[in-house]
Amino acid sequence: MSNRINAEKILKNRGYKLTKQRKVIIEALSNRGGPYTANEVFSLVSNKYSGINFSTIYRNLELLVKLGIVEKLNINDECCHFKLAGKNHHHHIICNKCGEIKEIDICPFKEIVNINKFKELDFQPIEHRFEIFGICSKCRSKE
Amino acid sequence: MSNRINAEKILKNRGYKLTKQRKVIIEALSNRGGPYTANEVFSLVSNKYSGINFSTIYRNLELLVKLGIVEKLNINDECCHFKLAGKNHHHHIICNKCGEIKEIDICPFKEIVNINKFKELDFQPIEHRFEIFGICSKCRSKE
DNA sequence: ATGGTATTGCAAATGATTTGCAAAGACATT
DNA sequence: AATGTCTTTGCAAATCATTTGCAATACCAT
Ligand SMILES: [Mn+2]
Ligand SMILES: [Mn+2]
Ligand SMILES: [Zn+2]
Ligand SMILES: [Zn+2]
Repeated sequence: MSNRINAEKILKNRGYKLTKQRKVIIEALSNRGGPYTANEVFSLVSNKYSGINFSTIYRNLELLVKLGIVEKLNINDECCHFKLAGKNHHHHIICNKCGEIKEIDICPFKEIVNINKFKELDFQPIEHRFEIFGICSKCRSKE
Repeated sequence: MSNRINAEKILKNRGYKLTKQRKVIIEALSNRGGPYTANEVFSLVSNKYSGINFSTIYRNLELLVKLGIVEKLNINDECCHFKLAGKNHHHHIICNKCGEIKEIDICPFKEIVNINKFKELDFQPIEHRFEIFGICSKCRSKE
């Protein structure tokens, strides 16, 4: 089942209406890699549905996050990024030159939890984030 | 040498003036754990120097970050947190209940870099972030 | 096709952070 | 200690991302 169909099914199952706006937002995110800022989502979506409003974009991105369809990233202190939620747990590498944000399926978490130093904290972990900033291979080869 | 004295020395060495405002900001951050939002820094500082302006707080926090004296954290999408820069590399655990942000000196980075899967990315790392969200021991014992 | 409810568009509010500018302050020099 | 220069501050307004109230509209079950 495609990401798009799956997302639409979740909306319906949970009693949300399948509006044209929601469809184009989901379509935009499904077709492309992302992540995108709300601004970028607005631009992408405006191609298919000119006249859509920014608050609709925001309201629906947050809804999709709540439903687990979309992932919200805090990469920097400017604004959030949104992308279709990956099926599997992952982290990100972010290029300081071109800004590209890419998934990596390497996760250090399991090992950390088993370290005694961590156990001593008596901290009950719920989520974690791990991001690496640097220069991507494309940008390196340009230099 | 105390954190405060050290920070003041760096300012002077780099040709920045040691204003009363800078002194109280540095003092506020040096005496307490942090991290603090700009708002919180403003409150702390206002005790010692009522009449200080928000833009002064922001301008100086950014200056101190630039000089490496202060560390700026992007914990959530609301606002940034600032704290005196630790001498050693570290990461954070953040309590979802009480909001406390605590340093941990556990870092998974060295191991990650040596994994073949990472090497294949051909990505040149510069910085990284690792944060664990959950429930701290204090909050757990309250339940 | 109709009606009830969720959703949208719009415009205004919010909250964090930034900026231009004139006045005040720091500090090297006399 | 007084002077002059260059920084820095306070203030008020701007900016930018995001949120919100409300009346008009669009879904979709019936
Ligand atoms: Mn790149
Ligand atoms: Mn806690
Ligand atoms: Zn992980
Ligand atoms: Zn590390």
